[in-house]
Amino acid sequence: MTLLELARKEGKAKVAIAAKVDGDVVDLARPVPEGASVAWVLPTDPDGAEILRHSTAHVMAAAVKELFPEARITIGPAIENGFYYDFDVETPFTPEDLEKIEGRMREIVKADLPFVREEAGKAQARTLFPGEPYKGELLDDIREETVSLYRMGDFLDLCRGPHVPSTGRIGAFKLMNTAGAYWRGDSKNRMLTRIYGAAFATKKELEEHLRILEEIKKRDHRKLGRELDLFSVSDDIGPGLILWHPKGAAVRRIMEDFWRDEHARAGYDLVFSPHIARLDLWRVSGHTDYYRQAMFSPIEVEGQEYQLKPMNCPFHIQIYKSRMRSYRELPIRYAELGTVYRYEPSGTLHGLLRVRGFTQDDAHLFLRPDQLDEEIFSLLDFTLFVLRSFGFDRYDIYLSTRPEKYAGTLANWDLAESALRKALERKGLPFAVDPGEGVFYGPKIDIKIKDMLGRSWQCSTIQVDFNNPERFDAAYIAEDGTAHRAIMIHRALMGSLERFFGVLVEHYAGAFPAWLAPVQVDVLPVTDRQNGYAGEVVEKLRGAGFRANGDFRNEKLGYKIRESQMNKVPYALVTGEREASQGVVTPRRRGGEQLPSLGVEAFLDLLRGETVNPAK
RNA sequence: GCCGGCGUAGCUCAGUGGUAGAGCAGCUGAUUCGUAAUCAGCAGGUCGUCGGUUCAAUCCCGACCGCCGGCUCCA
Repeated sequence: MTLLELARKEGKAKVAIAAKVDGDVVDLARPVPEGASVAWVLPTDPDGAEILRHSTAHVMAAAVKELFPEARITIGPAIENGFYYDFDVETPFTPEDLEKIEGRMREIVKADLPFVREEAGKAQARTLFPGEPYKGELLDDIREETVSLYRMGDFLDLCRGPHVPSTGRIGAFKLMNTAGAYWRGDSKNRMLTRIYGAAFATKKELEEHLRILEEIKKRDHRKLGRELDLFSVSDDIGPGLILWHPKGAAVRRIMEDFWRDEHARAGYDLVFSPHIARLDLWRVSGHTDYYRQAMFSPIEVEGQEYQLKPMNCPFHIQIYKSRMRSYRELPIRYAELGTVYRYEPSGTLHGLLRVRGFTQDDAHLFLRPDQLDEEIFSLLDFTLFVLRSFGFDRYDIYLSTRPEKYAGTLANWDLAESALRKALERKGLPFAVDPGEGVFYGPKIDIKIKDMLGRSWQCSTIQVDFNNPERFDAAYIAEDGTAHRAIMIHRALMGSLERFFGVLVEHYAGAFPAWLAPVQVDVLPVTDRQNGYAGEVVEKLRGAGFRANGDFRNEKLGYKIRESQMNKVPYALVTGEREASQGVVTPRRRGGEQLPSLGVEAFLDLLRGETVNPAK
């Protein structure tokens, strides 16, 4: 008996698209093994969605092969919200091609063609894909002697499966866009043409997904950055170089002030360092060996080469080394909002999230070995406090291990990795290991924040460095009177102010909480007869330390309200005839909520209550 | 950097082988008005840059610059 027959018997044949047999997800055409436990996989299950999406990818590949027989097929996996399939074609697909492909796909779905699983020996399988070199390459990498194939109409693909029983079972889908993608994700390989598609069990889910994509566009920090006049990137200045407009700068200043205050409180010493240094400094640090491709070209000055800094660490080390250090002084914590410049490939630049000049909220800690575990532990605490302050309480934590190109000894790398791991475990934070993602000088803990597109952005980073102290000979005099090498930790909590701000804009959709909002209150006189009173209110608010503006233009109240709302100002204070005569204001919250009239002092109390750091 | 798409007024976008429009924003004037747009008028663009084809290019072709979507790479 096959699973499909069993499904029919149980009345599940109409809903099940696959089955889980003893934990393995398989096609319904498979036989029911003796005594096995069987669970039905529905399109709405996570496993089911993946099968649906992958099967849709096959349908697309079949449609492409029919319409473009010269296209070479490669791979087509299910991804979040859909699928993609990569093709090798001479000329990439146009949007019109996508329409044609999608049309053909719908016909295939309507025809309800069965997916038939076949097995073949590897040698035999090779003969089944004439003119498909990529399938041959995939076969080379398969260890098993027998491979599975799926036939759907005339289309045969090498595939592990499972698939839906027939194309009629595929849900709602839509081809989204094309993109270039390297074969096997390696930039040394040929560039293929990828088609992305969205696929869901129901039309409703697909429509919801498309709606979310629209919402994401609305929250895009590049769009909001222009609309709210926060920042810009100018062609005349250069790509990846940010101009902070007054309103963006106001938010940045608040972020910086908060950062400085909290660092001073947490035992950091604030320092400043220059933007360039002799190229030799970067030779000693190892940057010229390991980081050159990310550095701007050196600048020649009086026959000497100088380098625009890609990192702040060597400067802080020089401060540390400016005199002898005793073990009693440690830990020493130098913090700086240090602006660095990195030559990022042009194709990777992205608004504020990937730029060429950015300010790190950097710090370097110099420690004795016995202080390492405790320092990392308390640093994790401090990091989470800062993130929470800005409204981020969900993040992905990664332990990034040794990359291919690295400096230092294996023993030190292992020591550092285990120190980071121990701190995470002691703190009880769930984390994933990101193999090979460490920086060249040491392993790191990365805390990534997700933006509205679901992309994960590395913001906070805590990196152990055994390399630089060695290269620069950063030492301290220990209790025994001899010099010992210090351990260094690099860390940035917001990461870069640019990126963090960009994520922040999307996180709040530009509607910053009152403590961060560039303008906290708009004071709106109803007619110019109340301009004098409104002006007094503005002065009182400013006098109390709040960021308030008066809108004295000759416009109707509705006009001013609308503008204030569109600027996402937390409060609009209506100051008309009634308010002026009673010495009160009538607040309206950004969302439209109207508050009862109250005196200015009472409103100030309300504001004060809403502008304290929520994480404290 | 690689693949593809795109580049018209400050913004969002029409448009054509015969040197360009709309809405919003801006400016001027009128309106003195209670919770998301008052009305009228005016002004604004070497159609990204450079080169080529053509009697003629914003439109066709090429190069470059930039942006967008991905890939690779990263805070």
